Amino acid sequence: MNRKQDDKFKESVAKSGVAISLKQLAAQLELSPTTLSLVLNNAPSANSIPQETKDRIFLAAKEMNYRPNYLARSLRVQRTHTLGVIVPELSDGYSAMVLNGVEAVLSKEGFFYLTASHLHRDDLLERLPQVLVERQVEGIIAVDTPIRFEPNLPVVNISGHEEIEGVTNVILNHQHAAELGIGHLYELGHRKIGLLKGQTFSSDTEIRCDTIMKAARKRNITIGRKLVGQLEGESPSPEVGYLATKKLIAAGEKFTALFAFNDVSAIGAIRALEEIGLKVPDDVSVLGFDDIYAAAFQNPALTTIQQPLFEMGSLAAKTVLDRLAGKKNGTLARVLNVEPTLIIRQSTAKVLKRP
Amino acid sequence: MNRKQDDKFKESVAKSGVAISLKQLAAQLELSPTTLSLVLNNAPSANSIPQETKDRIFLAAKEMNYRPNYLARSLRVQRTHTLGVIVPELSDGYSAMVLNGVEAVLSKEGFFYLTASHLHRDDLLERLPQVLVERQVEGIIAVDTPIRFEPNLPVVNISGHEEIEGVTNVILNHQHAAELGIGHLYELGHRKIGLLKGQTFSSDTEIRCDTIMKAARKRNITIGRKLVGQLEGESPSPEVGYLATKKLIAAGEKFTALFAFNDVSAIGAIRALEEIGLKVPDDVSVLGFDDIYAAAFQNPALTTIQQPLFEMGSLAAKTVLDRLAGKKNGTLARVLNVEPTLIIRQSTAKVLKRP
DNA sequence: GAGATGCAGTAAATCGTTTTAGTAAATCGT
DNA sequence: ACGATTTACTAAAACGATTTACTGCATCTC
Repeated sequence: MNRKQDDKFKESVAKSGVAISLKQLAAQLELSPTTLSLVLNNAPSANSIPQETKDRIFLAAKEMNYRPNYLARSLRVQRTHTLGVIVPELSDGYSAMVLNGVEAVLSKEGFFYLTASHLHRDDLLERLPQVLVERQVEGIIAVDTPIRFEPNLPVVNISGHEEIEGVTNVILNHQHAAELGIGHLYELGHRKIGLLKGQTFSSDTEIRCDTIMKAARKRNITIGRKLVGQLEGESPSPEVGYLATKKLIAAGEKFTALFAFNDVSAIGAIRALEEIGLKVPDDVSVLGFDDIYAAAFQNPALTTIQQPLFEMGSLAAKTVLDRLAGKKNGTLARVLNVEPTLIIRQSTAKVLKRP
Repeated sequence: MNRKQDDKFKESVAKSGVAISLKQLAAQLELSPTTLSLVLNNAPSANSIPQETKDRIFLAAKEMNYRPNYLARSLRVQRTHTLGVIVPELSDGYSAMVLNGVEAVLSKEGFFYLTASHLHRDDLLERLPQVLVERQVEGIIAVDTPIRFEPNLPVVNISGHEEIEGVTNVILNHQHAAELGIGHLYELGHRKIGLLKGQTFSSDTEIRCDTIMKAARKRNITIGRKLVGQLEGESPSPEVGYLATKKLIAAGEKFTALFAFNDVSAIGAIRALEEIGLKVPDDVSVLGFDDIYAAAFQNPALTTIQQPLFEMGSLAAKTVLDRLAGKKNGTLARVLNVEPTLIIRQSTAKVLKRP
């Protein structure tokens, strides 16, 4: 009878879907919460407890579908196994690839992450880190985001270029990237090269432009002011590349190749060029940057400088986790470099000798 | 002297970056934590406290950079202001757009969300909801994900088709979508229409195929077995569309138009078609589905059936929040419909009369 | 048979808040 | 001048876990 009632109670609790607490489970078993906690987390001090009791506990926990309350646990042990991830915006392809890498590492380690988009807004750049800290994240991964806060916890900035105490920057070897890109165009015979410069809010804008200029100059190519287009506006669509290229064309200086800030803008650029009757790559070669998924399946398929975005995400996540684990391996790395790869497809070709 | 020491202490605490607790702050002010809590949350019962004291508290809180510990608060008030979002995978463009909509709504309401990818793995489909619940999420938004758990909390499934007690499905008006697509192709004169069917794990696969078939039959068009290609594999790249189209072509039955499962596969399809010398849209029209960012900037720009992905995300988020707020407005909606839009671009054209 | 050791647990503090139910002193009403 | 009300606060419980420091009791050792 007692047994029957017991079972009935268990069943009703399990079915009800209401979460059961350790205390309630302990009451059911007529044991103390302490004992259950010790056993369920198999703490060393639980080895004086006979297997029979342990089994009873495990069984009951399973039957009643006991799940420890993460809030309570986290509060007590002062660990949340949660990171914060700050991105400019989600839908641009770039962030999503990076997040994918972040998640691959975190999920393996039982970590979760809270995502927040700053949309390039100053107020959010200040506030988001604060609320994430308030929510007890153990570290922050920023993607292409200026750091406007005191980093009192491990922070890794992907494509960050500010040197800040306590912040590790994951950055592409830009010099190499520029060499690959300009080198490729040079070998194809291009001497008049246009450039689409990134939006001012993008952290890679300056260095990418500078390294490209330098790589060009090394080959006696100068990219004059009239050959530099400027991406403008917040939209993550190729339209900004389209508009910038229109302006560039309007500036009047001819070019046989265009080095775009990224793939998205390269796609827009191709559209703008073809609209005025210029064929890519026959009349103008277009070189992208990033190698987002869509790049390979553009028409023409984009030649591009690949950034290992997934890797950058996973590297960032690993770095934060390592710092949390106290693995210092020497001193804290300020910069982690990743290498670009030139992916040659159909949007670049040898320059035509005009008769 | 006392004053000076005080300031020094405050300063050192603020600088140290170590979070300060309510208790410590209270000790500083020689008040009880209760008072501070009441004032800081301006509870009604705090109106007996003189403004002067309140100011002292606010000032100190600001000076010492006090931030309430969200864990502790959540534990106490039994609200986490956090949702769980389960997606198949992050990098496919589709999820990212939906997430964007989700975030737009949530951030406005002070909610955050934990993202988890199930990668179409059965074990994760079962486990992820559990760990999210363990982490005390207040609701779950699933994107194109089969529900394998008891929904003991508000669940909204985007593009879900299973009728499950307690789950609201946000679904596209597929019949309308099929009508728009087939209608468009029909008007252009197409009578031999091929179809790329989605992967079996995609929840829209069946219904999209069925409604398209039906819409076709209504116009006396039958899409025979040899005109149906099947997307295979997990990759979110256009390659699956490319491969499926290759097979479809190999099957030997001619078609003048191809209705792809989504934009990504349409992009792959175009590549496959052009590879064997068929021009899009001159020889074959290709119709996409979703209208991801890249669609407009393909070459040729994709004609596609637009799903309002951002809206679907924000609608899902709103729905969960409404359910949490107890707004029932009648009974719980099982299904929320959103409407597709036909976006005509350059990948479809009138069928050519062959001489 | 006294002390040590092992066994099978438990009580109580703790994490950092919120919230209920007060209390002591001052002021007010009559 | 006495109780009622207001003012300005506070003590303690609660949320649900973990963890430290015990407590009996039985057995073993010498």
